[in-house]
Order: sequence, then C-alpha cells, then structure tokens
Amino acid sequence: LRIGRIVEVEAYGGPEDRASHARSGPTARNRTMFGPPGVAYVYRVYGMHDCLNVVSGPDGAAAAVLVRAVEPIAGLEAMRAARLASATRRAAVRVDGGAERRRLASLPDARLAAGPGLVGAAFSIDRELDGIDLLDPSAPIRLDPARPDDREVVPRSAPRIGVAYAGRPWSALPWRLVDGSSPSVSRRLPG
DNA sequence: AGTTGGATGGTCT
DNA sequence: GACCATCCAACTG
Repeated sequence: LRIGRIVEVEAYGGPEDRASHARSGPTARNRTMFGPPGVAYVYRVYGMHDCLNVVSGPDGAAAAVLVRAVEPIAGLEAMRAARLASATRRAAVRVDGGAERRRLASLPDARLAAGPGLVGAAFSIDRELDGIDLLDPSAPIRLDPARPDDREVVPRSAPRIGVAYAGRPWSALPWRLVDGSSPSVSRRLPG
C-alpha cells in the first residue's frame, strides 16, 4: 500500500479558463472533467507522463484539481520500484537500467512524487484509471480525509505552472496551492 | 542557481 | 502540423 499526503495542487476550470483542458468544451480526452466530482481525470502530457486530477465541479460543469506533488508516508519501496519501472519503460531504447537504478537510489524519499508526472509514476497511475471513483473504499486509488495527526499546513499560493500560453488573467491567477512546509513541493515558489 | 534542449505521442487546429 | 497542466541531463554562471 502506497500512502502519501497531497501537498501541492492546481485548480482548473471550465471553458472560460483558457489554461484548462476544458477550454474547447467537451472532447474525448477531457470528458470526465465534465462528469460528477470525486472522480479521477487522468491524462497524458508530452507523450509520456500520466497525471492525476480530482474532478471537483458538479456534474455537467468542467472543473478539476491537478495533483502536482505528494509527500510520501508509506510504501516508499513500492514507489521507488514504480519510478524505476516507469523510467525503464520510457527509456527502453536509449538507456541501460543500471543508470536509472543508481540515480533513483540517491533520490531522497521526499522527492519520489514531487511533480505531477512523478505522482503518476510513483503511484502507478495511468489512463486506465481515468473515470474511477476516488471516494470508493475499494478503488485501486483512494482519496482519504486528512488525519488528525497531520502536520499543520502552511498555505501558499502562486500562478499555475506551464500555462503562459493561456494569457492573462488565466496565466497569472494564483491557482497553484501549496503546503509551504513540505519538502516534497515540485518547484520553489516565486518570490 | 539558472538555462537549454531532447525524448515522445496524443490532441486539436 | 503545431503545441503541450513534464522530466532530466548537460550546460553556463
């Protein structure tokens, strides 16, 4: 069982949000964004990384929260193995597995899922999980409430990453939400 | 510490 | 055919 704490997310809206996958209305890729909330929307970026969203709007309205970073709590060895499997699969042609293994061996635990593509790799999330109910206790991936003993969150916000193409105001809205106390955040905050 | 370019394939114009 | 909600190695300072 792999368990982690979500420490960084980004909010994405419907067709009005020019940075959102929903910006052109419903398509084959984004249709789960338009469905009921609490469901996984999994997409592939740059031809190789699968990323996890939680659908967050009411049924019929497109909205989702991209999970950008997770702080590992349990199942770290499984996460490492999954990271290796993912990297090896992707680099099957050009690299030998030994280099990837050595690189991963020196990677700090806190960095195992410190990025949206890395969350997908560490938790073995792929597009087959698109549409699953994250609130179903029997689902392969689940969303749980925060635990009483969780560290206190230090809330920070910043513009979303990688959406400059959307133009203002969408590229500048502070819709990237981070726990500033976590060592697992994907990138340092601006400023 | 910051910048650049390659890998790679689906999606939309 | 251009673009992309990324990651990493290899550079520069």
